[in-house]
Amino acid sequence: MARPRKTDQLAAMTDLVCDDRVVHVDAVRAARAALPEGPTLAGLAEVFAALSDPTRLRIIAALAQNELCVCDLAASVATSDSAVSHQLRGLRDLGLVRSRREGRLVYYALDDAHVTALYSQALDHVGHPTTEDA
Amino acid sequence: MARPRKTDQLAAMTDLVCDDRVVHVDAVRAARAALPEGPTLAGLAEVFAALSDPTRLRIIAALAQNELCVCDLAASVATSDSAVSHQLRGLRDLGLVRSRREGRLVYYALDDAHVTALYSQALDHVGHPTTEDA
DNA sequence: ATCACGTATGAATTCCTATTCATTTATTGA
DNA sequence: TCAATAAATGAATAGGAATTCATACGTGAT
Repeated sequence: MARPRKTDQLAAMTDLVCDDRVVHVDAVRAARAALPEGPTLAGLAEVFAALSDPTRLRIIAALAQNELCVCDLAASVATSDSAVSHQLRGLRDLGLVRSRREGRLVYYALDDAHVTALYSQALDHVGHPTTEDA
Repeated sequence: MARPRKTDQLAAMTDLVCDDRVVHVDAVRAARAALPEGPTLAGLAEVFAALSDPTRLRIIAALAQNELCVCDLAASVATSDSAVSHQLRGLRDLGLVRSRREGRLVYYALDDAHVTALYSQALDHVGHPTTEDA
Protein backbone atom coordinates (compact mmCIF):
# COMPACT_ATOMS: atom_id res chain seq x y z
CA MET A 1 0.00 0.00 0.00
CA ALA A 2 2.76 2.43 0.89
CA ARG A 3 6.44 2.46 1.51
CA PRO A 4 7.85 2.39 5.04
CA ARG A 5 8.16 5.61 7.01
CA LYS A 6 10.53 6.82 9.66
CA THR A 7 7.93 7.16 12.37
CA ASP A 8 4.35 6.16 12.87
CA GLN A 9 3.25 9.74 13.27
CA LEU A 10 5.02 10.70 10.13
CA ALA A 11 3.53 7.82 8.24
CA ALA A 12 0.03 8.70 9.35
CA MET A 13 0.52 12.26 8.27
CA THR A 14 1.99 11.59 4.89
CA ASP A 15 -0.49 8.91 3.99
CA LEU A 16 -3.19 11.34 4.83
CA VAL A 17 -1.63 13.88 2.56
CA CYS A 18 0.58 12.91 -0.33
CA ASP A 19 3.65 10.94 -1.20
CA ASP A 20 6.27 13.42 -0.17
CA ARG A 21 8.52 13.26 2.85
CA VAL A 22 7.53 15.42 5.74
CA VAL A 23 10.05 16.88 8.13
CA HIS A 24 7.98 18.85 10.62
CA VAL A 25 4.72 17.04 11.07
CA ASP A 26 3.03 19.58 13.29
CA ALA A 27 3.94 22.49 11.10
CA VAL A 28 2.52 20.73 8.09
CA ARG A 29 -0.61 19.85 9.96
CA ALA A 30 -1.12 23.46 10.98
CA ALA A 31 -0.41 24.70 7.48
CA ARG A 32 -2.86 22.32 5.91
CA ALA A 33 -5.54 23.24 8.40
CA ALA A 34 -5.22 26.86 7.36
CA LEU A 35 -5.66 26.24 3.65
CA PRO A 36 -8.86 27.70 2.25
CA GLU A 37 -11.22 25.21 0.70
CA GLY A 38 -11.24 24.67 -3.03
CA PRO A 39 -14.07 27.03 -3.97
CA THR A 40 -12.84 29.73 -1.63
CA LEU A 41 -9.38 29.42 -3.04
CA ALA A 42 -10.67 29.62 -6.57
CA GLY A 43 -12.71 32.69 -5.73
CA LEU A 44 -9.72 34.42 -4.22
CA ALA A 45 -7.57 33.61 -7.21
CA GLU A 46 -10.26 34.91 -9.54
CA VAL A 47 -10.54 38.24 -7.80
CA PHE A 48 -6.81 38.76 -7.59
CA ALA A 49 -6.44 37.75 -11.22
CA ALA A 50 -8.92 40.44 -12.15
CA LEU A 51 -6.61 42.95 -10.51
CA SER A 52 -3.44 41.50 -11.96
CA ASP A 53 -3.56 43.18 -15.34
CA PRO A 54 -2.48 46.79 -15.94
CA THR A 55 -5.30 47.47 -18.36
CA ARG A 56 -7.92 46.18 -15.96
CA LEU A 57 -6.34 48.12 -13.13
CA ARG A 58 -6.57 51.30 -15.17
CA ILE A 59 -10.19 50.51 -15.94
CA ILE A 60 -10.91 50.07 -12.26
CA ALA A 61 -9.05 53.22 -11.33
CA ALA A 62 -10.98 55.15 -13.97
CA LEU A 63 -14.34 53.79 -12.91
CA ALA A 64 -13.48 54.57 -9.31
CA GLN A 65 -13.85 58.23 -10.34
CA ASN A 66 -16.90 58.20 -12.56
CA GLU A 67 -19.24 55.96 -14.38
CA LEU A 68 -18.00 55.92 -17.98
CA CYS A 69 -19.23 54.78 -21.35
CA VAL A 70 -17.08 52.32 -23.27
CA CYS A 71 -15.50 54.77 -25.65
CA ASP A 72 -14.67 57.25 -22.90
CA LEU A 73 -13.24 54.43 -20.89
CA ALA A 74 -11.12 53.39 -23.84
CA ALA A 75 -9.90 56.95 -24.26
CA SER A 76 -9.22 57.20 -20.54
CA VAL A 77 -7.10 54.10 -20.30
CA ALA A 78 -5.59 54.50 -23.75
CA THR A 79 -6.53 51.23 -25.36
CA SER A 80 -8.90 50.21 -28.11
CA ASP A 81 -12.65 50.11 -27.67
CA SER A 82 -12.55 46.44 -28.46
CA ALA A 83 -9.93 45.57 -25.90
CA VAL A 84 -11.81 47.49 -23.25
CA SER A 85 -15.05 45.83 -24.20
CA HIS A 86 -13.49 42.40 -23.91
CA GLN A 87 -12.13 43.21 -20.49
CA LEU A 88 -15.43 44.65 -19.36
CA ARG A 89 -17.15 41.45 -20.26
CA GLY A 90 -14.81 39.55 -17.97
CA LEU A 91 -15.21 42.04 -15.17
CA ARG A 92 -18.96 41.93 -15.55
CA ASP A 93 -18.99 38.13 -15.48
CA LEU A 94 -17.17 38.36 -12.18
CA GLY A 95 -19.70 40.85 -10.88
CA LEU A 96 -17.08 43.53 -10.42
CA VAL A 97 -18.71 45.94 -12.81
CA ARG A 98 -22.25 46.75 -13.85
CA SER A 99 -23.54 48.24 -17.08
CA ARG A 100 -26.40 50.51 -17.98
CA ARG A 101 -27.53 51.38 -21.46
CA GLU A 102 -28.55 54.89 -22.44
CA GLY A 103 -29.26 55.25 -26.12
CA ARG A 104 -26.30 54.01 -28.04
CA LEU A 105 -23.99 54.43 -25.09
CA VAL A 106 -23.38 51.81 -22.44
CA TYR A 107 -22.15 53.11 -19.12
CA TYR A 108 -20.06 50.99 -16.82
CA ALA A 109 -19.57 51.43 -13.10
CA LEU A 110 -17.88 49.54 -10.32
CA ASP A 111 -20.19 47.07 -8.63
CA ASP A 112 -18.11 45.36 -5.97
CA ALA A 113 -16.96 47.09 -2.82
CA HIS A 114 -14.54 44.29 -1.99
CA VAL A 115 -12.51 44.81 -5.08
CA THR A 116 -12.56 48.55 -4.71
CA ALA A 117 -11.30 48.11 -1.16
CA LEU A 118 -8.55 45.76 -2.23
CA TYR A 119 -7.51 48.17 -4.92
CA SER A 120 -7.26 51.17 -2.66
CA GLN A 121 -5.54 49.22 0.06
CA ALA A 122 -2.92 48.02 -2.36
CA LEU A 123 -2.58 51.54 -3.67
CA ASP A 124 -2.03 52.83 -0.15
CA HIS A 125 0.66 50.27 0.48
CA VAL A 126 2.46 51.11 -2.69
CA GLY A 127 2.02 54.82 -2.25
CA HIS A 128 -0.26 56.39 -4.80
CA PRO A 129 1.16 59.03 -7.09
CA THR A 130 -1.11 59.91 -10.00
CA THR A 131 -0.72 62.17 -12.99
CA GLU A 132 -2.49 64.97 -11.14
CA ASP A 133 0.22 65.03 -8.51
CA ALA A 134 2.85 66.09 -11.03
CA MET B 1 -2.02 67.05 -38.16
CA ALA B 2 -5.30 65.57 -36.97
CA ARG B 3 -8.81 65.10 -38.19
CA PRO B 4 -11.52 67.67 -37.36
CA ARG B 5 -13.27 67.50 -34.01
CA LYS B 6 -16.73 68.45 -32.86
CA THR B 7 -15.60 71.06 -30.39
CA ASP B 8 -12.39 72.81 -29.48
CA GLN B 9 -12.50 71.48 -25.99
CA LEU B 10 -12.97 68.01 -27.31
CA ALA B 11 -10.15 68.41 -29.76
CA ALA B 12 -7.79 69.65 -27.08
CA MET B 13 -8.64 66.72 -24.91
CA THR B 14 -8.33 64.04 -27.48
CA ASP B 15 -5.13 65.37 -28.92
CA LEU B 16 -3.74 65.37 -25.45
CA VAL B 17 -4.75 61.80 -25.05
CA CYS B 18 -5.23 59.49 -27.97
CA ASP B 19 -7.01 59.14 -31.24
CA ASP B 20 -10.38 57.98 -30.00
CA ARG B 21 -13.60 59.91 -29.86
CA VAL B 22 -14.52 61.29 -26.48
CA VAL B 23 -18.09 61.81 -25.37
CA HIS B 24 -17.79 63.19 -21.86
CA VAL B 25 -14.69 65.31 -21.73
CA ASP B 26 -14.73 66.09 -18.05
CA ALA B 27 -15.31 62.51 -17.04
CA VAL B 28 -12.40 61.38 -19.13
CA ARG B 29 -10.22 64.10 -17.72
CA ALA B 30 -11.06 63.04 -14.17
CA ALA B 31 -10.53 59.41 -14.97
CA ARG B 32 -7.15 60.01 -16.51
CA ALA B 33 -6.05 62.13 -13.58
CA ALA B 34 -6.78 59.25 -11.26
CA LEU B 35 -4.72 56.69 -13.13
CA PRO B 36 -1.68 55.51 -11.22
CA GLU B 37 1.64 56.17 -12.86
CA GLY B 38 3.32 53.48 -14.89
CA PRO B 39 5.65 52.08 -12.21
CA THR B 40 2.93 52.19 -9.57
CA LEU B 41 0.55 50.41 -11.89
CA ALA B 42 3.12 47.77 -12.71
CA GLY B 43 3.83 47.23 -9.03
CA LEU B 44 0.15 46.79 -8.26
CA ALA B 45 -0.30 44.35 -11.10
CA GLU B 46 2.72 42.38 -9.93
CA VAL B 47 1.48 42.00 -6.40
CA PHE B 48 -2.02 41.02 -7.46
CA ALA B 49 -0.59 38.58 -9.97
CA ALA B 50 1.36 36.94 -7.19
CA LEU B 51 -1.94 36.34 -5.44
CA SER B 52 -3.79 35.23 -8.54
CA ASP B 53 -2.64 31.63 -8.59
CA PRO B 54 -4.16 28.89 -6.40
CA THR B 55 -0.82 27.26 -5.72
CA ARG B 56 0.78 30.51 -4.65
CA LEU B 57 -2.26 31.33 -2.59
CA ARG B 58 -1.93 28.03 -0.77
CA ILE B 59 1.75 28.70 -0.23
CA ILE B 60 0.94 32.05 1.29
CA ALA B 61 -1.82 30.62 3.44
CA ALA B 62 0.54 27.93 4.68
CA LEU B 63 3.36 30.34 5.43
CA ALA B 64 0.92 32.57 7.24
CA GLN B 65 0.83 29.84 9.90
CA ASN B 66 4.46 28.84 10.20
CA GLU B 67 7.79 29.15 8.58
CA LEU B 68 8.22 25.99 6.51
CA CYS B 69 10.99 24.20 4.66
CA VAL B 70 10.46 23.49 0.99
CA CYS B 71 9.50 19.86 1.30
CA ASP B 72 7.05 20.52 4.11
CA LEU B 73 5.60 23.33 2.09
CA ALA B 74 5.21 21.01 -0.87
CA ALA B 75 3.49 18.44 1.32
CA SER B 76 1.27 21.13 2.81
CA VAL B 77 0.04 22.50 -0.47
CA ALA B 78 0.07 19.14 -2.23
CA THR B 79 2.33 19.85 -5.15
CA SER B 80 5.80 18.78 -6.16
CA ASP B 81 8.93 20.12 -4.51
CA SER B 82 10.01 21.46 -7.85
CA ALA B 83 6.83 23.35 -8.53
CA VAL B 84 6.94 24.87 -5.09
CA SER B 85 10.56 25.82 -5.48
CA HIS B 86 9.84 27.54 -8.77
CA GLN B 87 7.02 29.52 -7.22
CA LEU B 88 9.13 30.42 -4.22
CA ARG B 89 11.75 31.89 -6.46
CA GLY B 90 9.18 34.18 -7.98
CA LEU B 91 7.78 35.16 -4.62
CA ARG B 92 11.25 35.83 -3.32
CA ASP B 93 12.13 37.96 -6.32
CA LEU B 94 9.09 40.03 -5.49
CA GLY B 95 10.20 40.33 -1.87
CA LEU B 96 7.09 38.60 -0.62
CA VAL B 97 8.97 35.77 0.99
CA ARG B 98 12.33 35.34 2.66
CA SER B 99 14.49 32.25 2.99
CA ARG B 100 16.85 30.98 5.63
CA ARG B 101 19.11 27.98 5.31
CA GLU B 102 19.61 25.52 8.15
CA GLY B 103 21.70 22.56 7.16
CA ARG B 104 20.17 21.00 4.11
CA LEU B 105 16.82 22.55 4.78
CA VAL B 106 15.76 25.95 3.54
CA TYR B 107 13.00 27.61 5.48
CA TYR B 108 10.68 30.11 3.89
CA ALA B 109 8.58 32.72 5.62
CA LEU B 110 6.36 35.59 4.58
CA ASP B 111 8.24 38.84 4.28
CA ASP B 112 5.70 41.42 3.20
CA ALA B 113 2.98 42.70 5.47
CA HIS B 114 1.15 44.33 2.57
CA VAL B 115 0.53 41.06 0.85
CA THR B 116 -0.45 39.33 4.02
CA ALA B 117 -2.93 42.11 4.66
CA LEU B 118 -4.35 41.88 1.16
CA TYR B 119 -4.69 38.16 1.51
CA SER B 120 -6.57 38.26 4.78
CA GLN B 121 -8.75 41.12 3.66
CA ALA B 122 -9.77 39.20 0.57
CA LEU B 123 -10.34 36.13 2.68
CA ASP B 124 -12.60 38.10 4.98
CA HIS B 125 -14.62 39.37 2.07
CA VAL B 126 -15.06 35.94 0.64
CA GLY B 127 -15.72 34.35 4.01
CA HIS B 128 -13.02 32.01 5.12
CA PRO B 129 -13.91 28.37 5.65
CA THR B 130 -10.89 26.12 6.07
CA THR B 131 -10.47 22.38 6.47
CA GLU B 132 -10.35 22.73 10.25
CA ASP B 133 -13.86 24.18 10.28
CA ALA B 134 -15.35 20.96 8.96
C1' DA C 1 35.57 10.75 -0.93
C1' DT C 2 31.36 9.18 -1.55
C1' DC C 3 26.68 8.94 -0.84
C1' DA C 4 22.06 10.51 0.32
C1' DC C 5 19.02 14.05 0.84
C1' DG C 6 16.93 18.71 0.28
C1' DT C 7 16.74 22.28 -2.81
C1' DA C 8 17.43 24.82 -7.13
C1' DT C 9 17.48 25.32 -12.01
C1' DG C 10 16.75 24.73 -17.12
C1' DA C 11 14.27 23.04 -20.97
C1' DA C 12 10.10 21.47 -22.76
C1' DT C 13 5.31 21.21 -22.82
C1' DT C 14 0.86 22.72 -22.22
C1' DC C 15 -2.46 25.88 -21.03
C1' DC C 16 -4.24 30.43 -20.41
C1' DT C 17 -4.74 35.28 -21.56
C1' DA C 18 -4.64 39.84 -23.93
C1' DT C 19 -4.86 42.20 -28.00
C1' DT C 20 -6.08 42.87 -32.82
C1' DC C 21 -8.92 42.61 -36.80
C1' DA C 22 -13.15 41.74 -39.00
C1' DT C 23 -17.78 41.36 -38.40
C1' DT C 24 -22.28 41.83 -36.20
C1' DT C 25 -25.80 43.82 -33.26
C1' DA C 26 -28.31 47.70 -31.30
C1' DT C 27 -29.84 52.26 -31.44
C1' DT C 28 -30.60 56.83 -33.32
C1' DG C 29 -31.26 60.16 -36.92
C1' DA C 30 -31.94 61.50 -41.82
C1' DT D 1 -35.47 52.36 -45.05
C1' DC D 2 -30.86 53.54 -44.95
C1' DA D 3 -26.77 55.44 -43.00
C1' DA D 4 -24.00 56.26 -39.01
C1' DT D 5 -22.26 55.38 -34.49
C1' DA D 6 -21.46 52.68 -30.02
C1' DA D 7 -20.74 48.36 -28.39
C1' DA D 8 -20.19 43.37 -28.51
C1' DT D 9 -18.42 39.22 -30.35
C1' DG D 10 -15.51 35.60 -32.62
C1' DA D 11 -11.37 33.94 -34.59
C1' DA D 12 -6.59 34.32 -34.77
C1' DT D 13 -2.22 35.50 -33.07
C1' DA D 14 1.27 36.14 -29.80
C1' DG D 15 3.08 36.27 -25.37
C1' DG D 16 3.30 34.61 -20.77
C1' DA D 17 2.93 31.28 -17.00
C1' DA D 18 2.71 26.76 -14.38
C1' DT D 19 4.01 22.18 -14.15
C1' DT D 20 6.95 18.26 -15.19
C1' DC D 21 11.17 15.93 -15.95
C1' DA D 22 15.93 15.63 -15.78
C1' DT D 23 19.80 17.32 -13.80
C1' DA D 24 22.90 20.05 -10.99
C1' DC D 25 24.20 22.15 -6.52
C1' DG D 26 24.99 22.30 -1.51
C1' DT D 27 25.23 20.10 2.82
C1' DG D 28 25.76 16.53 6.22
C1' DA D 29 26.78 11.69 7.32
C1' DT D 30 29.29 7.39 6.78
